[in-house]
Amino acid sequence: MTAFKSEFVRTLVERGFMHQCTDLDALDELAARQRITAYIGYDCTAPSLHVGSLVQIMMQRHLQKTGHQPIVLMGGGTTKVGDPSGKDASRQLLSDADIEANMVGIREVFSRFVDFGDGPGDAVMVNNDDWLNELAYIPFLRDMGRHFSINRMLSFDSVKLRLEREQPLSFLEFNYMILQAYDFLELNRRHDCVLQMGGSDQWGNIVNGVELGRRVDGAALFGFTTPLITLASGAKMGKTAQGAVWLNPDMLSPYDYWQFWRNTEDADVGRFLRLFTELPLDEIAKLEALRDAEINEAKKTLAEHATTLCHGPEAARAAAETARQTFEEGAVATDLPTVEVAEAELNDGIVLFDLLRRADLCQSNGEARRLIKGGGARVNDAPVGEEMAKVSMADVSAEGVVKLSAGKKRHALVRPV
RNA sequence: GGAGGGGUGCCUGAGUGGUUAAAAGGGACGGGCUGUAAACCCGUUGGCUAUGCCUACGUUGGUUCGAAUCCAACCCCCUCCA
Repeated sequence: MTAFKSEFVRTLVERGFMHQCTDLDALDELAARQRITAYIGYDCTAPSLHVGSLVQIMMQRHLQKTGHQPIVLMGGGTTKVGDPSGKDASRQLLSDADIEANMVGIREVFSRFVDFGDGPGDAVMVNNDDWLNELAYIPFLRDMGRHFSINRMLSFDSVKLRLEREQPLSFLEFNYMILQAYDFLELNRRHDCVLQMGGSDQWGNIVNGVELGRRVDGAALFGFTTPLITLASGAKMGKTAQGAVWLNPDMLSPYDYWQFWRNTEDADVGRFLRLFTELPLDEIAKLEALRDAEINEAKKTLAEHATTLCHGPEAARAAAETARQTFEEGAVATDLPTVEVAEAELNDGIVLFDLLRRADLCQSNGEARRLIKGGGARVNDAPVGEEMAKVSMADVSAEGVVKLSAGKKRHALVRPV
């Protein structure tokens, strides 16, 4: 491996963030010499980001920690139009207020990973709506459009694959790469930004931006992409039973976030430790070398560090403790998600499937009944196979709760009030 | 504007008058084996306090004892032509 001059590039390469780079040596050279500003664009269609963006977020964290300045670009302008690449054409357009609210949520997530501020090296968040919304079509075509050759645009994967599969590609969508390229130019002019990073699927867009900057302003810009993070089993990362793994505690509890990392596949542990924690590499190498049951220790470490980064050390410790009590002692951890139920109701007895639904372990009574029939429902860790079984005050433990389980991993408590 | 094709459950996708809550696969969930892993095997997968009832095959009407299936209008998507 080449000896890198800049801490920034070395960190990214060593930790597995690098997939492609337009000119790695020159970027390394530049980053070693001066503070650089780099941006990554994010969607703001949801009020939070999920683990799918975490690689990107970690990269910006490393950027800042190694002395450079991150720009978080929100795709407010593009979101407004509605990204046509999603298959459901009926996707509703977001209002300015929605977008604004989403940006607030995302900024909150981000502020755990990078420091925002006004000083040099402080992260800034910008919205491409600021410049895209005001574009005048004719001048834009004349100044920017001339630099894009259709022949070349057609050769980009994002376009080529669509055409080959005879799937529709709207003109709007075709223009996305131009708008994204323009973002880079604009950020270079406004913030002296010289590097755009992103997922490997963004390579085409990024390269376009780099070229546009060179052609229009003669700017030396760089592009850098991360590999697509999939699980060793080939599945896409970041989906669980409940849906996306959100980074915002309102949308996914720190306990569930911890559990997500705890359940990492063996084959992914080392890679994830490098990407999603800041443990020293030699320590990771040791953890990664663990085999069989021992690798569970590495998973706990991964969960602890990943959760600490996102939710803070307190929440990480609490999640670890809850998990330890629940899984290792089989005890009732009082920190599990809890539903309150009127004591009078419990006196009469509540049918189990109803309670499972109320505790959010199942989405409908039918699903709960199936769970019971299938043998996956437990009350205080005792399997219940009787579909019409009831839960009453007699089931309340010494701690004053009833523990419900759906399968081995999902638990909730019922507390009479 | 013209011609043709199509809209089915979480997704892909079969189904062209009745036993179709809708094949098959994927995903997801549960069980088994394990280590809260992977792989593998088995089961479940519209709702409802449920031998029944309700809702569902783009929308609204119609034909029929009976419609995802036939007819009409409308909406949307795709392909080719202009």
